[in-house]
Amino acid sequence: MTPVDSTLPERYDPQAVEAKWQAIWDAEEAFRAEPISRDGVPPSVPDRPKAYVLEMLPYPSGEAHMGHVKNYTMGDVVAHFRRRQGWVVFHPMGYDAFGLPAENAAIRTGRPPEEVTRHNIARIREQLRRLGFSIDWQTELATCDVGFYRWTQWLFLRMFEKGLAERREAAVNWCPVDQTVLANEQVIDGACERCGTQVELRQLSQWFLRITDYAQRLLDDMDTLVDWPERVLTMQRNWIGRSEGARVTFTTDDGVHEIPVFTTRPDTLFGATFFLLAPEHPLVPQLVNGRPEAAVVTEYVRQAARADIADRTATERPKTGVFTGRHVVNPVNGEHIPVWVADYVLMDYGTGAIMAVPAHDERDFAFARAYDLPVRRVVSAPGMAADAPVEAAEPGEGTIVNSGILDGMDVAEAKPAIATWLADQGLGEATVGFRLRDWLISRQRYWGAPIPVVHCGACGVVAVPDDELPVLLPQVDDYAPKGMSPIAAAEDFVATTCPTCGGPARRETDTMDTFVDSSWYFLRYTAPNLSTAAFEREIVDYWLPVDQYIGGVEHAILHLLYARFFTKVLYDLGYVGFAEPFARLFTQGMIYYQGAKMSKSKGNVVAPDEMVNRYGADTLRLYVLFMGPAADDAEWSDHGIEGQRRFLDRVWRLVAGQEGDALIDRPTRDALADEPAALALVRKAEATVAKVTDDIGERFSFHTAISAIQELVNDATKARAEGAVTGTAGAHALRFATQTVVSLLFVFAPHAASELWQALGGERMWVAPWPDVDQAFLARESITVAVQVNGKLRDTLQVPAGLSDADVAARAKASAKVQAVIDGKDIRREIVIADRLVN
RNA sequence: GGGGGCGUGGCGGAACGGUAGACGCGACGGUCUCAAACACCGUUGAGGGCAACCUCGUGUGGGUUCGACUCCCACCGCCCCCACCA
Repeated sequence: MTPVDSTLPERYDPQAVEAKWQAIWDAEEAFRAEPISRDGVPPSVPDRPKAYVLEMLPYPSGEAHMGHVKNYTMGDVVAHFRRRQGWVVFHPMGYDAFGLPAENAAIRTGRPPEEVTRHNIARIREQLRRLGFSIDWQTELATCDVGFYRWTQWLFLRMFEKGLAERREAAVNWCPVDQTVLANEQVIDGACERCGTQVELRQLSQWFLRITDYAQRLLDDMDTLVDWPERVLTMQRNWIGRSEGARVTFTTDDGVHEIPVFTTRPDTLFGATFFLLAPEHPLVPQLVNGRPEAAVVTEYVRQAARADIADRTATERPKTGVFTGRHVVNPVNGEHIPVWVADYVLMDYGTGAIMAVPAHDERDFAFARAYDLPVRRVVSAPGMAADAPVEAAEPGEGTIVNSGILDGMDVAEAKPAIATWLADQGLGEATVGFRLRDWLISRQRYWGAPIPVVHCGACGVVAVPDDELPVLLPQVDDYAPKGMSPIAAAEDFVATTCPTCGGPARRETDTMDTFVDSSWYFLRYTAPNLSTAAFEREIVDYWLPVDQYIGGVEHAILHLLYARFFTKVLYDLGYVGFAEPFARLFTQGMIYYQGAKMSKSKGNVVAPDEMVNRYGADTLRLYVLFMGPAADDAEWSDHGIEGQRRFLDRVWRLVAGQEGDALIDRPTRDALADEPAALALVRKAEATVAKVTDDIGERFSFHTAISAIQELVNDATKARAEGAVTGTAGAHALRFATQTVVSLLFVFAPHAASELWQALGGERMWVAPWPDVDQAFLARESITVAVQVNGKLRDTLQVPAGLSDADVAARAKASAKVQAVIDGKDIRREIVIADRLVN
């Protein structure tokens, strides 16, 4: 520790102060967390509460932006706060380092992606350090580290063993210019995010993780996530999209093919007047083979395949389809209904085939109108005749009609009744459909973790044995995608031998989606350098689940759902003892500037570095949290940040003149008995501690916490300027209030507060206990009571604390202002809220 | 089409059924300065009054309550997520 020098420079110079304290924190490893398995050494588990405080790791695309600053500042406030409350805090940092942007930069500049990425990481790390975050830098990792992706591959193999990772053919997004598949999130309005080309659907063999196997549990376990924003839970529920219905099997009229459909309206089965297949449905070619309709149907299927995705899925698009010439038999009534192919039927939801009930489904109704197909009412709204014509689809409630055994039931009764009947006849069953799709993790890209399998002519797809991991990403010269991953061109890499039979084999050349990396990185932080396992059960079980996770709401679905899925798989495999990774989640709002999201292309970026240079890191940290509620979007204000710098200057001036060699204790109430101004100031300090503690710990309301500290500074400054706090007792109260300001301010502005704390005679601010509240000071002997008449404020009274309700009411009635209003009128009712008001 | 959220001064926002507008920005006035900028001090919801004070005010209209920015219903206006999901 540097020797105590309690003279404070006259002017606050953030650059000097920040450099000084950052160096001290580094030298002392101030924010190193135990227990971490750094070298496989067993940890000692402290007998204190723990807090794993985690912010979503940055994607190192270049520079840290204001969103990062806000995100990491929030996490840092929580980390400091819990640390000073005596909790064991773990606050790590890493980089989501694989992925497209680095690869694109490589293609553009000719520099290898690894080099680009390492350069960007160094840059972001420097920025994070300049902002003074209390990160345990010993656990820093990048997902592109061999020591990390080796274990990503290991996790993939565990899923492969369990059948949760599988290779199968599917329709995927394909960019014809970039010659690669794209993730859904890389398709913007049907176009490739890189080149703007309209994306096509292609049938390709791809690797999927069977997240759909976990759909129900992902839904059920949400009930335990009580500390997640309702909005995020709702989004996940909608994304998983559970719907109850029935699977019903239709049969072609020649009896050859059985075609199951999924429907949420089995009660309308008798209203099915035609049958639809998705263009990609595998039976389509067989059904039309050799028929006169074959040419037309084949052409329609080809057009559908070529149509870009945005177009094909546009709701307002007119319904189109072609008749196959074939019929299927409706199992409930034996009717033969025509089979059409229509592109509004999606292959990857349900079974890719539907029964069409035009009377009670808007889309089917539109299709029936377009092609002049029959419409039959099977649900009748109250008061409506069973044969009333259907003018528009009626998807609502009503009584079942024209439906044999179901007639007379209402919709809710008919659903289970028909399901039971179908099950008895062996024609179907009640079932549940999910909107959630399996997770396509294949990427025909270079910069990702290679999928650790080989393809053997004799043995098929074979896992790379654990002891041969990692499958290292090979060096290549050309990163441009050519329809296959660039690593396919590395013959040394591709040519290998089969681990099972020893014969010649070829390596898989797809790499993994980067969301795989971010689905488990929070586990690896607990053992960042461990070379014998991905992590150690004892350690992850100590730290996890994450106590506070913070990040952007844009990850509400994908990342958060994938990470939950991974955790459940690991739980089932016995590698971890918890089924949910993030106990408490906070999603922050975005920062806008000049009315738009900050972006380089719009040229409306406010660079964090520039703000640190101009105002200091502490000012920037204060401002990003002061802008408004942390969960809300906020507009950056060039003037607003100046206000926070003025605030720190004001705190600096408040401390100046009060330097000393030692901190002081809270004054006693007796000592302040005859000093009302001093007493009021100490009271304010206590109230501020109470509010700031609640705002940070319970409410995640940082802007009001900062406001509260500002109020205390204003009160203290004013009391001193007015000479209200003179003499021993007054000076004592002022210094106590000042000390409290610095102590609370620390979590937001750690550098300045550390410096000021030292000037006041304190030592390591970051381990100083969080101030407690002396309730005795919050209790008051005199209280301001509001007096209302008919709900309107008429007067305020000073009354002694603990005065009986009747006495308070009597005093209220005696008030001249109240008399003026109630004069001559009867008082019907008196309401007295203790210590609050009289009505 | 389905789901979720939000409407408070000139602006960001505070008030978790009990004195609406804390805190900050901006604006205005003052001090400092030859001057300006900075900084500091003060005023700042609207209308009225010389005043102390009074009246009106939380998108609109109803309701519950002694009392509603807050709870309930309807409407208007914005924002976000999902979307031919059968």
